[in-house]
Amino acid sequence: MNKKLEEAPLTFISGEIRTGPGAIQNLSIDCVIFGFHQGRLKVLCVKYAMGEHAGRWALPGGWLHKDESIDDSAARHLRDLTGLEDIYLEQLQAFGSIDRVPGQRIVTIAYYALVRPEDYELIIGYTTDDVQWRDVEETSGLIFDHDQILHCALDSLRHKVRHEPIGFNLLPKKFTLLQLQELYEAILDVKLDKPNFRRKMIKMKLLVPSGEKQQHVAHRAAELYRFDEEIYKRLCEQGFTFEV
Amino acid sequence: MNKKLEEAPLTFISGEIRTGPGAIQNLSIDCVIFGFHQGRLKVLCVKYAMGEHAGRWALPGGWLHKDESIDDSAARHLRDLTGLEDIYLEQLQAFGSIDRVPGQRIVTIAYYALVRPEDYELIIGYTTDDVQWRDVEETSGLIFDHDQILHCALDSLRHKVRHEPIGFNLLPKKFTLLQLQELYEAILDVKLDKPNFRRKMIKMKLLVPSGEKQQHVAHRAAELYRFDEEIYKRLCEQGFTFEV
DNA sequence: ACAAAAGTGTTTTGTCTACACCCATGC
DNA sequence: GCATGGGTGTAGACAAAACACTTTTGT
Repeated sequence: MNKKLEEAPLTFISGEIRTGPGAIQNLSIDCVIFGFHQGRLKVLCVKYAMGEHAGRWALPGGWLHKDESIDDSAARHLRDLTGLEDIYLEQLQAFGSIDRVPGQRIVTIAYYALVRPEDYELIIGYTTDDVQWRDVEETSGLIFDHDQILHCALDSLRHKVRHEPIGFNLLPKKFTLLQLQELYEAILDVKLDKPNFRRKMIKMKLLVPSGEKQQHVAHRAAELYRFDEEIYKRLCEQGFTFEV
Repeated sequence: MNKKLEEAPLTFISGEIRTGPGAIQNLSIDCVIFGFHQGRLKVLCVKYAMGEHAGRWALPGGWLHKDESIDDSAARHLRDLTGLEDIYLEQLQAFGSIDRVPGQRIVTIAYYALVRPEDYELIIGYTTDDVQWRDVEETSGLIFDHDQILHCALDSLRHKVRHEPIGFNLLPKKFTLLQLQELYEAILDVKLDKPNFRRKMIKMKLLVPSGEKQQHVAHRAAELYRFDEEIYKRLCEQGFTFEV
C-alpha cells in the first residue's frame, strides 16, 4: 500500500510539476473516484506531502505516458491508487484553461470511476494524510481546477445515473431494494416513495432475485437482488431505455 | 474565403503532420459541425489537398495553441472555417488511442457545433474539393479515427437533443412546428405524430409565437415561433426539465 | 374543387403519485 | 407487543398514443 502511495500522481519540486520519464508534456489524467458509504456519496482525494502545495487536497491523477491510451492511463492510475481492476471508468471531459495550473500549460483529461464498497474496504480506513474518502457535499477547496472537475463529474453522474443503470457499480453485488433507493436518494438529493420505487425497478426486469435474504436484521429480512448486465443488453436491443 | 481555406487545419508534409508555431505538441482539436438542410442532418467535412492523405475527407480541426484555452481553440477553428461567431459549441470528449494517427502520438479533443442554415448559406454551395456539407448517414471512410468521432458526436447529439432544447440551434430563428418536428425526425430517425408533437411543444411554453406567418406557401400558412432562452432559464429554476 | 399542410378534439391506454395497509422479525 | 423495515393494493391525476376531423390557402 505504501509503495503505491509513494508513486505520487503528480510530483511537486519547489512549486513546479515535474514530468516523469515516458510522460507526455502538457497532458495529465485526473480521476474522480466515487464511492457510497453509510448512505453518503464519497469521493477519493489525495493530499500532497511535499512542495508548494503540500497539505492541499486534490483529485488523484498523473501523467499520460507515451505508450498508453488515455483510457488505459486512467485505469492505471486507478489501479495504482486502489489496487482495483475492472472498475467502471468513463471519460468525463478534457479541461484546458490556460491558467488552470499556474505557470504551466497542462491540459488534463478527467475520468470518473464508480467503485463498490465491498471492494475498497482495504483503504476505507486509510485516513492518513495521504488519501481519504471525503463526503462529496463537503468537499471543496481542492487544488487547481479540481473543484470544478468534481462539480462537473457530479453533474454528469446525476444525469447519467437516471438514464443508465450504472448506479449498481456503487453497491455490493447483492443488494436490497432499499439500499438501491437510498443510493438514488443520496446521489440525486431527493426523497423517493418506497412502494413506487420498488415497483418501478421490478417492472424493468433488470434485477434478478438471488434467492438469498438479509441476515440478522431486526425486521423482516429483505430479498437480495443482483443487476443482470446480459438482460440489460438484450432489452436495449429491443428498444428499452433505463429511466429513474 | 479562399484565404481561410489556405490556413489548412492540419498540414501534411510527406505523410507527417507538422505543427505550426505556437502549437502544443501532441494536442489537436477536431470539430463536428452539424447542420440541417432539406430535412437531412449534415456534417461539415474538409478534404486535404496535399500529402499522403490527399483526397481523403476529414473533420475540420487543427492545433491547440499555447495561448488559448481548448474551448477558445475550437471556437477559433470554427470561425476560421465558416466565418461564424457565437455558435453553439460544446466539447464532446478527448480521443487518445496510441495509434489513432499513424506514427505519431496525438491526442485530440473533439467538439461539436450546431449551426443555423440561414447563417451558413455562404458556404452551403461551396462544393469544391476543399469543404462540403455531407449527409451524416452517408459519411464514412474519414481519415484517422474521424468516423468514430463522428459516430460518437451523433450519439451524443441524439441523446442531448431529447433532454435539452438545443435543436433550435439548427433551425432558423423563426420556424414552424412542422420544421421542428422534421428536425427531430431526422436526428432521431423516428416518425412522430403531428398533433401530439405539436401539443407537447406548446405545453412546455418555451416557444413564443412571433406573430408572423409563413409566406407564399401553397397551403394554410403556419405560425412562426421562436425559442425563448430566458423563459427556459426561468422554468429550469422551477425544476422544469425539457423532454422530447 | 383539390391538394397540402395547419390546427383541434376525443377516446383509449398506460404510467406516476400518494397513501393506506398487512407481513415478518428481533428485542 | 412494538418498532422497524419488507412488501402489496388501490384510487385519482396525469400524460402518451392513435386517429378522426375541421380550417386555410395557392393553384
